Amino acid sequence: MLTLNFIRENKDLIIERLKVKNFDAGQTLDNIIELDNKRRETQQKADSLQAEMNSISKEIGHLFSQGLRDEADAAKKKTWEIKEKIKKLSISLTSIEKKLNQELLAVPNIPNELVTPGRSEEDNVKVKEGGKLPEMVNNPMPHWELAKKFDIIDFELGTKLTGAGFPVYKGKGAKLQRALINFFLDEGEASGFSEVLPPVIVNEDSSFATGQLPDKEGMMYHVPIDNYYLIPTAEVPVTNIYRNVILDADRLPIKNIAYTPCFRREAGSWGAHVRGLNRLHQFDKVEIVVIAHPDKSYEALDMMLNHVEGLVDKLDLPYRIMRLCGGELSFTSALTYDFEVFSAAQQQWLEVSSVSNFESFQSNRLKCRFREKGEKQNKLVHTLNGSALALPRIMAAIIENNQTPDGIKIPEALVKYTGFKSI
RNA sequence: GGAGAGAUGGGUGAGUGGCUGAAACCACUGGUUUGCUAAACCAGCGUACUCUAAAAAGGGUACCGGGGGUUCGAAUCCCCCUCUCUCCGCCA
Repeated sequence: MLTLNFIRENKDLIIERLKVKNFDAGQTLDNIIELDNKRRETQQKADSLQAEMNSISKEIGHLFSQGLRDEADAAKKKTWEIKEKIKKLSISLTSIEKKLNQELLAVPNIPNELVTPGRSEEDNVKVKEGGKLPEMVNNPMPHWELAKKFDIIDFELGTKLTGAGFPVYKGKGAKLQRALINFFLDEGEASGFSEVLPPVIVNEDSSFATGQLPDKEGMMYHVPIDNYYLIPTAEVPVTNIYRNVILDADRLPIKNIAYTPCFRREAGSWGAHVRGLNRLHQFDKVEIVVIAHPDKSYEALDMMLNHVEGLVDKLDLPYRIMRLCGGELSFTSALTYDFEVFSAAQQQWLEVSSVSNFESFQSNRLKCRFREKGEKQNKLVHTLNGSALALPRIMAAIIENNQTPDGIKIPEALVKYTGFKSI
């Protein structure tokens, strides 16, 4: 969420910038400022009464120690009324703060200047295209047919074990999956990311801090008996490492990489266009997370884009990089680039990575700050994250684009990980 | 799962109702001393909200795992929860 100070000082700017996200913030910001004024007023009153209470209490202590019981009892009587007032004020303060917080949570992050207005996918801006479209065999098969033909992914078996969207990878398919994970992690390490292997189930606090709760509750699997949530992305546990933490400035940027399975309920988003690996309830992903100095976060974003581009490049996949328009940009993001690879048999672009700078929007909620040498005030860090990469669609593209009359050719860069050159 | 012990500032750790936002030590930062290093000595050293000033400085309030309660007053007493440690049970 945006900070109160920023909202107080930049109301008009925020309203203007949020138009790009098709969000009308006027009313909400007015409410926020009004509630904040009330909050300050109420708190001031309560604080000064409390100060009075504290000094009377001290006095009573002294009176008692001098054995002046009657005077002490008289002083006690004085406190009753003040106490009552404080109680009332603190009740209303709590309710003001609750409302204020709700309003604050309703304001999206303001988009970076590069973000253009727009409503849908068509309005995204292509900033780069790379790789070569593959030469296809006649009548290319989509990956779900190839998966069946070579018995490397079994969707029906997954349905038996769990349900739709939980495929079973078999034989060389399983090995290819494992190869991709290791490839992505090794490449990340080479780019200076340090690996973490976090839990894939998190508590409520973590889900709130990265913003999955309360608004996106339906997207996560919930374990009611312990009130835990299955992570929809490694962003949740990895970013939460830095919840409530004050970092020394010289530790920045922090670059983490993590492989985890991801779990998404995807309620209501099923349809004919999501066959095969295109959308799953459980999938593997390697995620990169960067905690950056505010002045350097766009540098970090570029670094992440370069890293992801290197991955699709090495896998010989045709790709394009899209800058999301205002309407497509997520609630928390200031700037997002999507990587899409072309899936030759399906004749469509598949999103395989989304790299975003959240600036201080996420860190404010997360309370992740840093201390600059010589400065007193702690400041919020900038957080960024991106997939590097999400496995299923990469797998789909590799399988489809590299199909030959005899089988499926494994990209050169992966061979040392798979141990075989074709399926 | 059962029984017991515990949770205090960056760390160790004192503190069982007012003189404690919190001793002491260590770490850290600045200074003095010094040819350099080390040592010694002095000083500083939490977070959030808020007020005055709006740079610097100062004041108020809250925070001793989390939440609630008793009291004029709670780190300290009571209740609930969470976590850690030890023992027992179970187990990959």
